[in-house]
Formats: sequence, C-alpha cells, structure tokens
Amino acid sequence: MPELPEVEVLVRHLAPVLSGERIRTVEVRRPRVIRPGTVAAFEQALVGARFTGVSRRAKYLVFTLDASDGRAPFTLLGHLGMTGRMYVTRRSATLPVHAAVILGLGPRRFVFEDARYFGRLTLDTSALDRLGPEPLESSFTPAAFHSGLGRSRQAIKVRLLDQGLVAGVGNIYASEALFRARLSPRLAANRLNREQAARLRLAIRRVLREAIRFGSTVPLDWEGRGDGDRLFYYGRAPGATGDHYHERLAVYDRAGLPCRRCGQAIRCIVQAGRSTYYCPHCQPRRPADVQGFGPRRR
DNA sequence: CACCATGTTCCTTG
DNA sequence: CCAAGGAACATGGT
Repeated sequence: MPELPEVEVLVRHLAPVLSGERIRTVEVRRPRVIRPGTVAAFEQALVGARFTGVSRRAKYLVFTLDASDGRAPFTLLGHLGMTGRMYVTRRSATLPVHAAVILGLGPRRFVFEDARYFGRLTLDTSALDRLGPEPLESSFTPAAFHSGLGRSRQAIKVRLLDQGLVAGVGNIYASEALFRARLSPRLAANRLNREQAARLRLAIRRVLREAIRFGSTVPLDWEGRGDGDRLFYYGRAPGATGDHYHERLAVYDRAGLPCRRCGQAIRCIVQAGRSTYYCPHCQPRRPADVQGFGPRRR
C-alpha cells in the first residue's frame, strides 16, 4: 500500500537501521528492477559502499551512500511500485519467493521484494526531475497549486495523480482528500476556484499527515518474531487486532457502505482507468448553499 | 475462469 | 506540438 505516507513511515524505520552499514554483497535476482542500469554497474557501485542516510521524495526512497574508495557519494533510488517491500532481516532468515535484490550487510541483510516487479532499486535518479512540489513542504503553495490546476480540463481526481502537479498522492489518498475537501472528483480541474483549490490543498496535507501519524503509532512488523522477521507494514504486525488501516479510510474501497459523515451510500466510478470513491451527497458537483458547505464567504 | 489491484511509462489518438 | 486515454508491465487475491 505504498503512497507517500507509507513510504514516509518506511523511511523513518529504515534510516536508523541502515545508516552506517556497509554493503558487503549484492545479489540481483530480478534485473528489471535495477534498470535502466546493468547488473555489473550496480554491483560495482554498491559493493563496499556505506549507507549515510535514507530520505523520501514523493513515493521514492532516496538512499545516500559513500563509496569505499574515495569516489564521490552517490544516490540509490527506490520505489515500491504496487506491491514492493523493503526491510532488514537477519542473514539466517528465509528469503521470500519474490526477492528482487538482496544487499548483504554482515550479520543482517537488506531485502527488496516485489511480487509484481513494478518497483525499482536503481542508480538512475532521473525520475526525480519530473516531480512537482512535496505536499507537506512550503514549496506546495496555494498559488502554485491553483495555477497548476488552471490549465487542465481533466477531472480533478485524475489531475491529483499527476506527480508533476503535487508529488506523492496516489489513488487512495486522492479520493480521501477530495472527500475531506467536499469536492466532486468529477470537477474539471480548471473549474476549481481559488477557495476550492485552497481547501483541497489543505485536505491533501491533512490526509497525508494523518496517515503518517497513524502509520507511526500502529504496531509494525519490525524484526518481529521467529523466522518471519520483516520490517514494516501498516497494521499487519503479529497480534495486531483488526484491519486498522482500512478502518481509517473514509471512502476508498467503501462502495455501497454508508458515508461516515451523512450515511448515504459511497459510490465508485472509473476515471482514467482507476477507481474513484466518493459520497454523492457530501461531494456534489454543485455545492449546495448550506451552512458548512458555503461556496464562498465574505 | 474472470476480474481487480496501492504505480509509472510509453504509445496512440484526437 | 499538446492533452488525454489506454495499454503494458507481472503476479496474486477474490
């Protein structure tokens, strides 16, 4: 379930575990995840290098490393795709069937596994150049967001998935943010007025921040118990009760279920080939002039 | 068996 | 040239 918040939580867990660790061995089982580079170049760069930090940009994990032999520090870029996981385990733990890359760190190892192999762990950082502002940083200004919407007639929900407009929002949090902002996902992006854009911007920030906070407090499957040692996963820790992650969502994957706010059935539509969930009452295309929905004040 | 899935990139269409 | 739509990628879950 990797969108910005999940990646952020993962990065916070990985950073202290990886920092200072030296890579002793590199095993690439699925060369497609390191492309466009070659296995030989990948191994040559990584063996002997030392992790100096892990940070996040949009849904990407940014690993910084120092080379062992005086060469310049460099960056390794990770992306979880749809199903990727990254974690550190003991060297003795059983490797998963879909291990794509394994980095030996002495007594432990870093594992990147991905059942669908849509993810990446690569020396190619060019994807970062195409990203828009980080939604939780000051560069994501109301003016920049509004003007970014201004040129497109695309539905607002579809626009939110464009990583060049705002980086890190995915299919789940796009629906969630529009619900919080009480905006119809079908609104043409260029029809949002300044006030609506400002409201949506705040909803995006709030939804993402709350998801990060949630992920930071829920018990994680980290060096858990027994042989299944894994790093990370939202609400999936051994012994965790119920599906916490799912319980927090207001509309996503809730078609037919009652809106948590008004009780009307949540709807699901398809936009640009992706599912969108919304409440037809709380997110009308034309906001009713009712207290709490006021189209404008002042 | 059919259909769906958290993401990104590339190709085609208009 | 640009915007928008759709397929492709590969596999697992329901």
